[in-house]
Amino acid sequence: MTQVKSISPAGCHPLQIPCEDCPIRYRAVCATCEPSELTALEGSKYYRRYEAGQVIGLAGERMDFVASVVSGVAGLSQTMEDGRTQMVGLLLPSDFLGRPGRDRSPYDVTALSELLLCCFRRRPFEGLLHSSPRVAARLLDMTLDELDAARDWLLLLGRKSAREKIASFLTILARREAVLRQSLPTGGTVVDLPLGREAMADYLGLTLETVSRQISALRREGVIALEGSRRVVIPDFHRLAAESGDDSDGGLPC
Amino acid sequence: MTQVKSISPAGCHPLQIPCEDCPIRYRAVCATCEPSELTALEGSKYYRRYEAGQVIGLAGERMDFVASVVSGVAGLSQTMEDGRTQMVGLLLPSDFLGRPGRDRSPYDVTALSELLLCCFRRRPFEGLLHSSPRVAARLLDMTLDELDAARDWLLLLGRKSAREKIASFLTILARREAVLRQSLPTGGTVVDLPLGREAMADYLGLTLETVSRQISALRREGVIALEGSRRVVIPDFHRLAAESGDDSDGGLPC
DNA sequence: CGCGAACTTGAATCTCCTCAAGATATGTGG
DNA sequence: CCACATATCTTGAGGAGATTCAAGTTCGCG
Repeated sequence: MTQVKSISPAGCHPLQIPCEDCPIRYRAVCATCEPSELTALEGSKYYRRYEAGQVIGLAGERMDFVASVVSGVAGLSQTMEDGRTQMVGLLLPSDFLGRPGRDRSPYDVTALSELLLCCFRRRPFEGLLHSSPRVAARLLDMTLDELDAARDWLLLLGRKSAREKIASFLTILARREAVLRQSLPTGGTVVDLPLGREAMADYLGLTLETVSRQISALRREGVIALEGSRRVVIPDFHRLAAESGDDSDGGLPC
Repeated sequence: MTQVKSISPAGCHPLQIPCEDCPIRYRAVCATCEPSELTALEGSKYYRRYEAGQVIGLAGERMDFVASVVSGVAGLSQTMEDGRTQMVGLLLPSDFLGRPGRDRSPYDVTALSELLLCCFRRRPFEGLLHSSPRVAARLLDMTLDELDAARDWLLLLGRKSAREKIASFLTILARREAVLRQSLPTGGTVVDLPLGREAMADYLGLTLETVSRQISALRREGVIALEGSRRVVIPDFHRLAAESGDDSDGGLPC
């Protein structure tokens, strides 16, 4: 519910950020665009803003645009008839939303925090995909990264204990935090949870009670500290990482 | 261990199938190739055969080729230090193996049955990917399909009961069987399991005992019948599908 | 200050896992 | 061709971890 307001003046007008000033200019699908391609995008892009909890699209509905997440967090989720829900994707700034070639999403798409999307109408974007191998290659690479992330998630859901799931999740958030601020996740990292307990449970394949209990347990043992229920302090990153069940340092140096 | 021998003469020589005769010609990454592109592939491709259980590559190792599965089944899996294993991908005929742009797989790759791969050396293939938007587009599409499949698997691992997991798995195999033989999966479908109980357990996030127990339970209740431990007969497809937890018919007509 | 939402904690239950034994295939050498 | 050895699969009993149901507690907002 609470999340970065960062970019873009408060209660604002049809906003239009020049691509050069865009915070995700070099990480999003447009990262490898040449000036000419960027001009094409610049002309057809438009922004949408959502509040935390707002539905962006339901499974099976038409989605007439694709988009990059500029700021905030979006979630993809699947729901069974009896109500069981599993989140199957977490879209952070620079991630791509939507599937070129299909005009309806098989998943529910929800804004998990205040969210700003940089949208492209489907047709023009698919045109660009055909005319510009550079963009197509970038999208393929991003999709392959997402596939790898989904596969890591399969291990988490299939084999990890509740405690390991929580530790893994916090570890990932801490890493991302560290990458953003260009520092190593070592002493006293602070992580703001972008999800409430229930959304975390949906993401981790747990119940919200189990999430709460495991977070409490980690706190009791001093692995983490809490400032309110949404802010986590990590005094010793390696201690937390060791609880995640992943091998050693998991990719980051140090 | 037992699996189709189908294509390619028995104890055979460095084999080379002309692309036009290839059983996966119109489903693999080369599906949309023009004659000229096909010629390029034809020249640089080569075949590799593996026996059931054989390791194709371990996590972190170099893989100097990418490939299409021609026949048989391959598995991608991740293993934790303490030995817990989760299969994160199941590659069936026409599926693509390997990641352009990365020369080492983050997963263990294993032949789950006798397996025939149509291999391309990495460099030439990446060249083709740059020079031929057609192939790049096809690969993007296949990757997006795999991502969707992985996301469906997240729901299975995160939220389904052991019984539902087994039913889901059998349902999927029955559908694939039906697609191959161009018929609807209705009465008396027969499915040969490409995986043993342990591999199924690794795929479904269960133990092999639980897999065995749930299969026995479905058999006792008449939802399925067994011919040996590897062959499953499905007298009423809808009854099985109803046990999977997925909504109604799950996409196929009828 | 008080209300509702979000979060925490407790107790009982249930599903799946672990450990252990037995049964059924599979294949090999005598 | 049979007997034995091995791998695979099945079944059982007991236990651990997560869920369910049910109160409490804290936090944020009007």
